[in-house]
Amino acid sequence: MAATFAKLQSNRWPALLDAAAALFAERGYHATTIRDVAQAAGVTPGALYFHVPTKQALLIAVYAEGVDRIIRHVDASIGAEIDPSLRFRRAIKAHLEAILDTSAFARVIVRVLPDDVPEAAAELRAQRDRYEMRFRALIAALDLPPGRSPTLLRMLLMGALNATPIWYRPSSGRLDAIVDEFVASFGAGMTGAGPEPQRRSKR
Amino acid sequence: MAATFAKLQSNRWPALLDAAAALFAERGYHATTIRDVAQAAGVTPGALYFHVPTKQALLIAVYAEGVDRIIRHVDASIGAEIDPSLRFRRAIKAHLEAILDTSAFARVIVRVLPDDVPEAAAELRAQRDRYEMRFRALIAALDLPPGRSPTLLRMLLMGALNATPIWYRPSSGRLDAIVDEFVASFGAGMTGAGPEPQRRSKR
DNA sequence: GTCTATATGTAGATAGAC
DNA sequence: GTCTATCTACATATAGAC
Repeated sequence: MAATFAKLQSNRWPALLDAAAALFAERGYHATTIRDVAQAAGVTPGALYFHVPTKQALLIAVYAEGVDRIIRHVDASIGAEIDPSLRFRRAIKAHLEAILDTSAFARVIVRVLPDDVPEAAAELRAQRDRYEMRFRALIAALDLPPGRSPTLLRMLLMGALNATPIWYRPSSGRLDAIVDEFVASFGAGMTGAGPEPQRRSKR
Repeated sequence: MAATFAKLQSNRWPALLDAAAALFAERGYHATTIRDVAQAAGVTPGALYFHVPTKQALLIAVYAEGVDRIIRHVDASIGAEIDPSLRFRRAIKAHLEAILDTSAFARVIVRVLPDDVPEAAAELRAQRDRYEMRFRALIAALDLPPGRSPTLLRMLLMGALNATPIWYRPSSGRLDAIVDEFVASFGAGMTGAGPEPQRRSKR
């Protein structure tokens, strides 16, 4: 109410979150120390503890932000598309973009497994599920060949997707070639090969 | 030369290796301490350092043993089969058996990623490659549909396979159902569904 | 809101007795 | 070949000044 409330005090929380995401994604949880995070964010370890009570809470915060971001990116990429096969393809591409190209937040979700931090495992699993349920819906809308299990297909798909940061290099070729391979494996003979066929009639 | 060389002194090395494999597979590398390993093996931390100079060397030893074991299991499961599709299917099943059912050694290979231990990464990667090259050969022998990349297919397959310990529970149903799903995704419409058709004629 | 300084625990690794 | 005892470093987290 009194004098100025322009220019709130510099809030380091976003910088801390960014630094933690980058380090957790790069080295994993246990190999990253609180000191590393504080230094990368340009604060001291003591200052960090003003914003977050424990290292685990910091991981959970990064996880939650990562899930928020990848959900936003995937939803935006699907857009208003209504063809289930194309929705599926776009979601795969958006997922790969998020964990390969963009911010480190999404990579933390696939790099740090809930089992790596038993005390936070339940919370981390809940965050993951919040996202993966989107793929449950996308797959349910597909016209799968007889004998295929939607649940198993989703498990295999997520496993293959989330392993890409291990082997992918920007020099591995166009991302669309990789998306093609995913669609060939998991799309069930639908859109064939090639990216986004220029749409002609709706069926 | 002198007196007795019957009954060498009790050698704790195998016990140490077993304990390390179980703990690395269960908790990962960083969350496992030297003290944990020593205690599980029934020795003191000091004794452990008689057998292995560093924690990293212990991991490398477990890794090498794990690769030896999974290679032996997969090769034995393929046996003398000559049909490429069936060789592929048997290798997938053997791989899953090794990381889901059997000893912890194989699970360490898929749980502890080379990047988790930068100082040992090169060595760990070499061990992994020693095994994965088998799948390169198996896939090369398959009759893939046009447009599929053998290399990308292998990357996706290994990712999906190695993620199974995250979600698989013995209650998830018969292993063959999971193998079927893998073959449906990566086998390229070859053996269809169902386990090991009782062989009739060779084509 | 951020600092310096530090408490407290536990990690990896070593020394030397037996 | 295995033990006990311990060194040294560094981890997470806290206390209290500014």
